[in-house]
Amino acid sequence: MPKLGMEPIRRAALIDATIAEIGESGSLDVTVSRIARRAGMSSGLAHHYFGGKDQMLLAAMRHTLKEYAREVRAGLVSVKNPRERLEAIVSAGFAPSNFQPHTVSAWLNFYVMALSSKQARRLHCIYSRRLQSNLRFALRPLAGARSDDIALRIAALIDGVYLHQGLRAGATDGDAAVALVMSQVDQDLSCFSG
Amino acid sequence: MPKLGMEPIRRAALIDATIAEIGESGSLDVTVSRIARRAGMSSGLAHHYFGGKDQMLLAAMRHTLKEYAREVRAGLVSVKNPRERLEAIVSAGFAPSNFQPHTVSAWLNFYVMALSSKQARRLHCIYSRRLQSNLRFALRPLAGARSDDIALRIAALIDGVYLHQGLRAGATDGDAAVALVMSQVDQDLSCFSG
DNA sequence: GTTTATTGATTGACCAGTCAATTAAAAACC
DNA sequence: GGTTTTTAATTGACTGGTCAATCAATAAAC
Repeated sequence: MPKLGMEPIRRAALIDATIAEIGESGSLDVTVSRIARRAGMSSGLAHHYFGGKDQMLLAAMRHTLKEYAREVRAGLVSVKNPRERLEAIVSAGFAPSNFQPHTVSAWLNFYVMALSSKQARRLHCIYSRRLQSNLRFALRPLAGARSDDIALRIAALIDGVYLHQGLRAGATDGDAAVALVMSQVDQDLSCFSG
Repeated sequence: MPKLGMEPIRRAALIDATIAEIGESGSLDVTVSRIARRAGMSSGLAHHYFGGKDQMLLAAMRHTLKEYAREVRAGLVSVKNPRERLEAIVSAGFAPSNFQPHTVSAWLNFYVMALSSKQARRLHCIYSRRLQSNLRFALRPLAGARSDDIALRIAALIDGVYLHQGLRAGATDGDAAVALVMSQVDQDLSCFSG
């Protein structure tokens, strides 16, 4: 059976299965066997490609962050002004690909993993700094010196809304989340400089 | 050795030890044995009083929420106006007793536990709704019909700031957190009704 | 003598990681 | 072109460790 070049396919399948499994169970207490079975292979193969469970979890986290970054970039290509730039940044986090209930669940678990794993913390820092920096850059032309403060608040608000949506019962509502954050952004901008 | 009336003492010691252990390890993967040893007793006794690990975790979560509620009430007794009422609500979450790094770490883990445990979800809902309702009530005289929207945003902001502080390296800074949220509150109030 | 407190050994389940064995594609060699 | 060797893919049984939960035994207080 061994077709060559399976590695990337298997890895991708395992990463997807990891996120799905975490999302479904709502915790990091997922077994390698279950992940492997969901991905259509044996547990041995999962170990073969990733070396261990921790590596799999980190790879899955890295994947969600990469997916998010991709979404941000995609949203930014067509922006025509700073306000659109802000909206693109905010929307990316609540875009369907990052905002399915099980993705949100996995994301929140990855967040908390940063408390106990050095490497997860590093990944989270990268995400956090990038969001901050994106916001600051977009705000600069609109809010000048106040950009740093506003960026800090908006970043916290984004994570807070994400958390709320992830924990409330029922489906997530990306549009409502974006609207909530953007209304705050608009107020921040109109209040002192409008 | 059996002095009578040990139950409440043991339970309290176990709850403290649970929070400490979760805070220190940064995850819910703590063993009953370690918790019991930290609390100065055998693992058997821990099971005897709580029936099982899940009950211990839930009791610890309940305890942090009760502690938080206590802090809110304590802050509210001396308020003289709505704005002070708001500040009391916001400050409670970032008061020392709720904002030691290991308490924050435990709190965040309890948050995520709500994704996988029905009972944890119930507890989180209670907290969430109470915060929301406290904020609305305090905002009503200041923001009228906009109170609901503002309360929603401020609640999300509080959780977001809490998350950020918990995940960033180094010590937590309660004063900075309160200042950040209150600056937002003041802006919300001054912007449209000032 | 009944109830409460307490221990630590034990059990039973679970699971991450290892390993030897199998299959087949590809490459090397003649 | 056919034979041999290497290499990638794959499995599932096995191991060693961990841990939650149980239990029988003990010790004091009432």
